[in-house]
Amino acid sequence: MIKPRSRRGGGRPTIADVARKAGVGAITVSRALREPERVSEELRRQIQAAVDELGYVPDPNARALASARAEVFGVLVPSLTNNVFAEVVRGIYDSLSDSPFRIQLGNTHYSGLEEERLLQLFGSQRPAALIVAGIDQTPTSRKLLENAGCPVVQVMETGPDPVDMMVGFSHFDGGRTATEHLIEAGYRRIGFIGARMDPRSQRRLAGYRAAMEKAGLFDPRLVTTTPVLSSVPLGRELFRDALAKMPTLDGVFCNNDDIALGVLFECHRAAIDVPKTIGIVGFNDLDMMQVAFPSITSIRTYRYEIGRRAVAMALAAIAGDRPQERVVDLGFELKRRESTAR
Amino acid sequence: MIKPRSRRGGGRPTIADVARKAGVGAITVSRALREPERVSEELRRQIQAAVDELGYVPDPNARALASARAEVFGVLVPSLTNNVFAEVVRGIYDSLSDSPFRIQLGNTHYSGLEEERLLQLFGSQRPAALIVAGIDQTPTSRKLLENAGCPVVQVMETGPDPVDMMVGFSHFDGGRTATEHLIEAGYRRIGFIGARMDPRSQRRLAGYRAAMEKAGLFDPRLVTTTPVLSSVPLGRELFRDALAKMPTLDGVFCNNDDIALGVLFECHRAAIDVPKTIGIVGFNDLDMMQVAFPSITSIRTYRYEIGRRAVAMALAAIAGDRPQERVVDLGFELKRRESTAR
DNA sequence: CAACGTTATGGTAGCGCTACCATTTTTCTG
DNA sequence: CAGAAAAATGGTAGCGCTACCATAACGTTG
Repeated sequence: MIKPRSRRGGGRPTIADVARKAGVGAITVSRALREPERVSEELRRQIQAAVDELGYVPDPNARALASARAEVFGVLVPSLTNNVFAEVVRGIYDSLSDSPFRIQLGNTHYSGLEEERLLQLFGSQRPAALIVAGIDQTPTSRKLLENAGCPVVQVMETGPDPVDMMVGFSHFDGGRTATEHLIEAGYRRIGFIGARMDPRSQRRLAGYRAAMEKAGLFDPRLVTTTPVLSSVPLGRELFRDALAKMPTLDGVFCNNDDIALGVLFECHRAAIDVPKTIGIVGFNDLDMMQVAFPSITSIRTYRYEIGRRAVAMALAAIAGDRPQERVVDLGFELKRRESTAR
Repeated sequence: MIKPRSRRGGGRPTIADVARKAGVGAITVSRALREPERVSEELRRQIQAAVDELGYVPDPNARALASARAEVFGVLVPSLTNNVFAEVVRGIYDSLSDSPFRIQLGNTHYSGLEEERLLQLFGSQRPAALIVAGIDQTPTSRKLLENAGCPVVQVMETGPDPVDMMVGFSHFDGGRTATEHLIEAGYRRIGFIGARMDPRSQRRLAGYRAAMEKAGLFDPRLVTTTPVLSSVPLGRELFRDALAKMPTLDGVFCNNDDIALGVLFECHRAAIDVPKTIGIVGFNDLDMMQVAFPSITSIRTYRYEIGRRAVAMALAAIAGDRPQERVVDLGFELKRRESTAR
């Protein structure tokens, strides 16, 4: 005695229901949905009609189980609220919104351990691709990525040794360019102010240092950093610390735009003239930089584009034609503004 | 002739492998993992040992298929980059990071149609709960939510008619409070400046209008809005428009803090004294408001807490004890600062 | 100590879909 | 137009897990 309808399923239509209604086999329905070109025009129409009428939506779980491959992109970022990563994530979402792929987003909180845990978890879902922020994975994470059995894109940075593919730019060069600009503009006692010194920030600092040393201007007391999460108020505080430590400061390269904005506000408050007394350069070029008063020089980065490109590369790899160049450098651009126009 | 190992699976260990190694039945392993208290201490230990040794990770797809219920929270927000929603999402992620639940995040781009499409998609995964931003779903979306067969939490706002549960605050009251504060501070020609006039913004505007009308100060020419996405540069432009339209303006209630910041910068640029000539109030109280110069009065909202609370309520409902109060109002707080200290 | 819960474990039968292969139909050769 | 290749369709057998029920091993009770 067989019950006609499953006791467990919520009564939603299955592929078998569609097949019955369309008068074809279940496999043909499956094919019509996934590779329509392999099914005759006529059947395709019949099947589509049955799908529409029943309101059939394939169960992604069953699909993943049967095909040993989920239509999921795993995405790992260190922060959800940092505008920079939010932009990357937005690029990824926009690029994938018309595809069958879902997105599994993980927040590592800048922690290598968290990253390992999430990678382990994501791996269990056999994702179609993995996109991870940064290039400094722990050895464990790196192994996990190498054995993921799917395309992997490391984003935000470029480096010499991709797990698979990379899209980003050189933070070292960014930091150096920003600092050189300050030097060229005539600033000499140029400080570095940075919060949340993740590997990318470290490389910007290294770029700053390289430029300063080359010009014979480097002094370790010019560097002010903290592991605390970056924010505008923190930028203000760090600037005050920097100024207390080094009252002759005449410029700052800020690790990011939040910090730069905090510095600008403190200058207003303390009646420090920008750019005459202090020059300010930010990093990322959030849109508020160009309307700030004075407008703030910053290193423009292409976060949204990084997300889009990462998806494009992963999609190409899934489709079988891995891009020629596995490391894509999207570069950056120095936006000169009033804050350094001495 | 049976092949000992599946030809399809990637050779990852399955529950059967664990069961064999631990010398128990597969079901017992399944139980030991999901409801450990129903398995004897001894077996539990053996099973855990086998799990660790094999590096077994349960396949969430198989699990979802077999139990007709995925351990997934569906989360729908209108924007990924708007700091406000990013904070809510962060609260959700943080609350769920130690649970077995995954998160399926969808970006509706402020579009009802997109929301319907995503709800349809998410529904096909039989999520454990749904969290959606806003209370103005289309009839179709509302029906989808009602038939989702899982707890539903509408967040960001409160209203009279929850699909299931709600966590948020009253945007109308927020708008009214902000405006009343300006009036009390002595401002009279108070403008409203808003971008991306989604339903929440509309209600803030309604609150503004109510306060203005009550004081006999309302004038439609004081209202400047645009459907364009909000940003700091846009705030600047809208303020210029508003001022051109109404040169006697002496205060502005900004729909959000980005706009307020744009207004502040324009005031600096045009040498308009804040708060003497113009008073400014923002909405949301991003952390930069308190360090801006002058610091900006804003309506503090509890975005992160909304995310946490929504998850807590959903989790309670899943566990069987639906909270008594299905609509939770987390309120807001007016933060008085220099920008309105006339 | 028989009769009855109660608790711990296991077996069977799917969940809804697709990989793999078999079969049928159509289209192309020479 | 026979014969072969190609295209279109279908059947079977799982994917890895858990719901459901059955069974076994324990107490409890009168």
